Amino acid sequence: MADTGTATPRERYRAQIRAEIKEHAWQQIATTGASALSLNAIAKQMGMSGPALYRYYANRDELITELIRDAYRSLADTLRSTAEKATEEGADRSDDQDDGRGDGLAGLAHAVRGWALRDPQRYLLIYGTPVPGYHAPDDITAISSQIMTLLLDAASAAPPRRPETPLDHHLAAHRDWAGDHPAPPAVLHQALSFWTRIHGVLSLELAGHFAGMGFDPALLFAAELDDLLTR
Amino acid sequence: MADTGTATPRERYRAQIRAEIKEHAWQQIATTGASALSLNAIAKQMGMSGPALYRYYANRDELITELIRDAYRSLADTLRSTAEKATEEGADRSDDQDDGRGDGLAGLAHAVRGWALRDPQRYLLIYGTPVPGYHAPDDITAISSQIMTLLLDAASAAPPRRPETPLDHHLAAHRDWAGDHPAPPAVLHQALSFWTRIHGVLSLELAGHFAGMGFDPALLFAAELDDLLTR
DNA sequence: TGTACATCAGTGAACGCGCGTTCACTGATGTAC
DNA sequence: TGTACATCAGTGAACGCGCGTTCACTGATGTAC
Repeated sequence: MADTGTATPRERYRAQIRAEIKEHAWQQIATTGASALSLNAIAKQMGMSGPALYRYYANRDELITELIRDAYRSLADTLRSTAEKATEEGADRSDDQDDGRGDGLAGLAHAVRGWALRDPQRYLLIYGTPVPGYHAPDDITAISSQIMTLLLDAASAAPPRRPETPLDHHLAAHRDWAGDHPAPPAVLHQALSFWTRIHGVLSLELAGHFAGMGFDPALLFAAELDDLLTR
Repeated sequence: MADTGTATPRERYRAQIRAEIKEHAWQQIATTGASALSLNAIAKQMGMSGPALYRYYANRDELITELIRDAYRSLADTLRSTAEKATEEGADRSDDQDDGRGDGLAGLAHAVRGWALRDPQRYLLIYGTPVPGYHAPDDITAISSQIMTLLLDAASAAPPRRPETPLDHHLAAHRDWAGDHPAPPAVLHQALSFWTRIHGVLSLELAGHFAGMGFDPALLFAAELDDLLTR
């Protein structure tokens, strides 16, 4: 993705096979879950012998790490472009023909849901039950805090107007997770609430817990979002 | 647990070993996750040979099914006794020295959280990312709808007073999941919202996503609950 | 442009492992007369 | 109360499988002169 211009044919080939491996990995995760991901199975599916994959990934953990990294990056990119589109539109035309998809937290919420439904296992890989015995490297934490920053930015644009809560007090004193973001406690609170509420509906939907219930998860999602925003 | 009175010694022995197997299974799930659960490993830990377990469980799936069933049952029991304690206290003394643990949805929320924190993997087994390729039998759905009924009962005691939402309309038409519970749409809505919001905070906490963030998850949980109840 | 060499992708065999599960068997425990 | 028989718990060997990973090797691709 980055500098394909200065890449030798061999480097381009390598990058392509690495991508192909990841594609098959996602496909496998989608059907058997992340904890059952197998290098040998991927190789077989690609028509290669098992050991060949070790030219591209040192071991299974490295592949999983890259999948998780890609997932976080993809979500961060999606949210970032949604946020940018929102500010552009906000600058161009003040308020007409708003499609409800580009403004602030609401836009981010729909972007998250769309992203998650496009590939449920990708969402569950990063926000679901953690893969046992696996610990993510530091650079992944960095990307996930980029996502937090995007939430804080969006929440800052329309800070909630309500009395201070005990949690606000607490967050004023424990705001390291927000980096150097200048958001006031009420905004920190709302960003956290946004995250947990979106995740609450979405993760139950993705895990299939609404399956036999008959109602439309999209409406429940919308209701949660609306309730959250009209605080 | 049920009729130990009329059980022969052999039956009692069988029941005991079955329980012991499950104990070791939980222990193993707690460390390696549910998808890596292995009958052979359990047998080894119990000082038995692998095939011996087949006297007690027909196969791996049957063991997992019973673990899931037990988890649902345990949660249902916990919530039921919490609800009963609440109505007792409500009958005895009208409103003095309320410890905030026994009244309606708030009591249930704290009961759920306590239950989940006591054994995170047990909560995640039933509400987390589903075990790939596993499908729960019908009787488990029955227990999980008992839990839903308890939520609906508690929500009915203090129905929310607010304008009707689009979701309320939708739920009025799609209320099969509530069985024959006479709750009005607004209560159906609140029970669902209660479930998803509790799960949102709790599942992120249990999965370790608040780990490095510094704030106290209990306060976020309390804030979500308070916000939910003062609608 | 052609040749010599280095780099690298991919193979096949192999190692050790643990898995779920079946099966024939032993030995202990309970049951019937 | 004692004996004959049936039931059942647990064992050890075995099957076939797939896993992650290492290693020596082949053949193709790129590089340097």
